[in-house]
Amino acid sequence: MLDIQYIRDNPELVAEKSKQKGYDVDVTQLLGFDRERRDLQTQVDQLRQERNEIASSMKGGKPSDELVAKGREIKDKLADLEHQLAAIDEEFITLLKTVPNMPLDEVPVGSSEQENVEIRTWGEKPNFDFEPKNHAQIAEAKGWLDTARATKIAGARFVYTMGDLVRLEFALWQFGLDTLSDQEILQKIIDDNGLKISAKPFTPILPPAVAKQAVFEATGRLNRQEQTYKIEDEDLWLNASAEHTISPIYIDEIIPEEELPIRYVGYTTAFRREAGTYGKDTEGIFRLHQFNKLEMECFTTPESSYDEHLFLVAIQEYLMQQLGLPYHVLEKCTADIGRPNAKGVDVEVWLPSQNTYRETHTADYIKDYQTRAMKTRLRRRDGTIELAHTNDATAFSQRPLIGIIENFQTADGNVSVPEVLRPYMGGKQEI
RNA sequence: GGAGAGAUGACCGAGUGGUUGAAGGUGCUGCUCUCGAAAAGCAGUGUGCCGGCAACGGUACCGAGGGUUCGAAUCCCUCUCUCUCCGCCA
Repeated sequence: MLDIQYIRDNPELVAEKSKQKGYDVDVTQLLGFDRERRDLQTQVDQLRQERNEIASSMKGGKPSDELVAKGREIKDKLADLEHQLAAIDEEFITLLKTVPNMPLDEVPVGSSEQENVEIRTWGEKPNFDFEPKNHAQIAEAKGWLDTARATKIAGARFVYTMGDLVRLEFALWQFGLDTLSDQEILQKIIDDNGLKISAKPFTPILPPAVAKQAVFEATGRLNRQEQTYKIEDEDLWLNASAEHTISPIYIDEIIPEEELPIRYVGYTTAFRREAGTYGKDTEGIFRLHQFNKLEMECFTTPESSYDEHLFLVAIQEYLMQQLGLPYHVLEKCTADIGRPNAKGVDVEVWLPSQNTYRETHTADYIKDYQTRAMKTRLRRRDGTIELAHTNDATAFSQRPLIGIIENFQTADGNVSVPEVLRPYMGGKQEI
């Protein structure tokens, strides 16, 4: 959620910036609810004060008929006002939640992902002296993927992954975990990018793959029917990213400042309905209802969250560089960063078969938009309390495997294994 | 899944329906004492919301949500979670 005080102070700006992100927010109505809510709150508090004064004047004695009658009158009035307050409050919160996070001024204004801005490219696109295949062709030929049988079992957009591709996937997770646990590597990335943050390593974490609805809503990430699977007869939704079950870990908690930053690298299987993508990316493992992902999630002080975001992007690039995959980095425009984001960056890998870059990583700069709803706060050394900031970013999804297969394919239909992954592949150079 | 017990502040732990936001202890902070530390003594130490420049005032919160009552941490109902025993299971 956005800070209501900020909205009160900057109503036009909020409307304007919301529009840039593609949200039409009725700020006037929101502020109307806000005023009404506060008026009612004041009245309710005053009545409660009267009630408490009468009650405490009893001190064990029996109240007079007169006082009982007065108390009863207050009770009735109070019940009425409390109901009004609850109703207004609900409308207020519902509307407040629709207000997106404010994009930073540096975020390019745009109306679709077409207007994302390329800020860096890295690596050499491969030149093949043969006709390159796409990853699905190679993987099916190798027996690494069985889409037909998976469809029989679970339907479209599910797949059996088998053989060396499974080993390659586990190698990717292991490489990611090792890198993010290595303080020296993290320190070097921080220094190379001129960041002023701690090099505290990431703690590996395996979160639940489901969350209660209220928790999911607090993360600002529940897209309901469109994108998320609900478990029938349970108050549970399947996570569509480890971020959904890691970011709310400190819900209702106050974290001592000295414990920050808290960095997690979490692995889960993620589930997405992928509504509205029928006919897109139907081959191979590019877009599945079920996929695996290694995700970074950080809790920081407000003053260090921006550098933390840049740090996460730098880590993503480091990981891609270690694999040797050509990529570019996009600064996402206002229309593409998503409701909770103040800024967002995508890393996209070069795919020879599509002759274009495709998304492998995303990094979200959230500020306090999630923690306000989750009530995740930090306690300063002097005792003052304020909202913590969250940042999340992909470490690895399965998509870099596509990049590896396509960019490192050989004329005879094999794939050469990136050097950094070989130790996890029993030393195999080619699969 | 069946039976029983329970859920109070950072932690432990009291709490007869009416000055209980909550005793007592621990921890933490400050001060006194000390060359210093320990010990001891004194004082302070929850969070949200509303109002206020602030000091501060009001209000809510004793797992969550409803209810009874003039008045609920205390009584009733529902739910969630934890523990013990049985069953089942990787």
